Amino acid sequence: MLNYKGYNATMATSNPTKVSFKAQMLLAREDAIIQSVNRLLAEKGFEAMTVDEVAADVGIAKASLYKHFPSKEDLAGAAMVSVMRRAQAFLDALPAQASAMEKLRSVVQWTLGLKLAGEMPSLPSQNSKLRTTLMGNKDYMDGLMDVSDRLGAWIEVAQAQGALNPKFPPIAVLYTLYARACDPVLEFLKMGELYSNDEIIALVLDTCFDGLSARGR
Amino acid sequence: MLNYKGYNATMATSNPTKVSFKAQMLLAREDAIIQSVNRLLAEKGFEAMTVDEVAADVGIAKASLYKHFPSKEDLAGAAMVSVMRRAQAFLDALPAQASAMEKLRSVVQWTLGLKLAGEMPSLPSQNSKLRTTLMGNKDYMDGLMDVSDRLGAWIEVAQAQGALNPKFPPIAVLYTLYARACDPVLEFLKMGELYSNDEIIALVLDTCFDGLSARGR
DNA sequence: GTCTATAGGAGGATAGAC
DNA sequence: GTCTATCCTCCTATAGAC
Repeated sequence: MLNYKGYNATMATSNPTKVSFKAQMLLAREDAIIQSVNRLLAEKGFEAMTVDEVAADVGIAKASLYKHFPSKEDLAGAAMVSVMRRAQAFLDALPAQASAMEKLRSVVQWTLGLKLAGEMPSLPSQNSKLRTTLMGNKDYMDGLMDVSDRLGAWIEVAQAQGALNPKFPPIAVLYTLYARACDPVLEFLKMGELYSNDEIIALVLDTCFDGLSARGR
Repeated sequence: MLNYKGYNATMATSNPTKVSFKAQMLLAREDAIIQSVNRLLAEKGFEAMTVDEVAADVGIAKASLYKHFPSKEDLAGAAMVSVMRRAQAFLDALPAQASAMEKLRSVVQWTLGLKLAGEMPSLPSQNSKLRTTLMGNKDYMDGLMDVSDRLGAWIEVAQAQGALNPKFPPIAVLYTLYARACDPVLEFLKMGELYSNDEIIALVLDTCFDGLSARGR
């Protein structure tokens, strides 16, 4: 099904093949833009990324970018919607027979992998203009709510099953999981070049769920 | 003992009282600058903080700022040196009879408190110009090395004593502790207004050392 | 919708008088 | 060393031709 954005009167009066082709070209280009933005956001962060860079990376003029997205903030928003969709797809694909705790671990592992692969956009939490744009982005907010609801449900189940420590409020657990997406420990360890990506993920995953203290005893 | 920066030929030929007074005024002003920078860095981060803001906050002209510090990066560097000194003072003041593990917990607790009080400057890890300036700042690097060495020693002792999980490489533990200084979980929980500062600190401290998983069994 | 060219403005840094 | 007044670069966003 076409989304509303790509459907208009002009296209409705053209022949179906041409319409589809045009629409596909449009979406393909926007996908290319989002991919570039995503990578640049992961590499340098929102402030350091310039719109000129994005245009150059995509291979189009800056003015053309602004025909697709009205502002730099909207570019970042589109990238966030993109990762949110990927997250939703990942949640959908989790094996049904897995326990709630296993699912939570898998999600964090996926997040860390995305970050190490340089595909996790990093946004400043302070920029208010960006925050406003993001809060007004329905696609993003809907995705965020959906993901939060699903993770929240698993957190409560895992606590009821005694896998997750019940002394932590579920919201604190949720935030702690989200925070792994901006954990600088990954970069620190990567810079040291002492450990492979998989080892780094295992380390961070274990410190997150098991804690630093020795267990048992 | 006067540091080199404040000692010059003009002052050597003046009378001692006047010299001391002048020098104290100078240092007092630089302290005021650093305090402002520290607060603004904690509030908005390095990129969002403008030099105009700093000047306005201190109550002096922007050009005067640049007589004290040659660049915005050096301003941030001075703020980092300041917190590093505070950290060193905190380490010095820790009770000698405390165990290595207790000391590590105390340090993280102190860090979290500083962050919640809005006194922990937050710098981007990507800005290369800032990184270069910081790496070239001897005072900062010396302080960082000293703190890292002391924490590293405690980490090894705590592992030998079975308090800290020995499966984690000490360097990974060190980074994990440092990372608490930029953990967004604190802001998330503070924004929710459900928990007091002390409760937030306790939550983050426990997730850090005990992990999310249920213990024992 | 894509381009070239440019407006408009924020912000880091400096000149030069005192 | 402090000030006022600028300079100058960089970056977001837009105008206008095709």
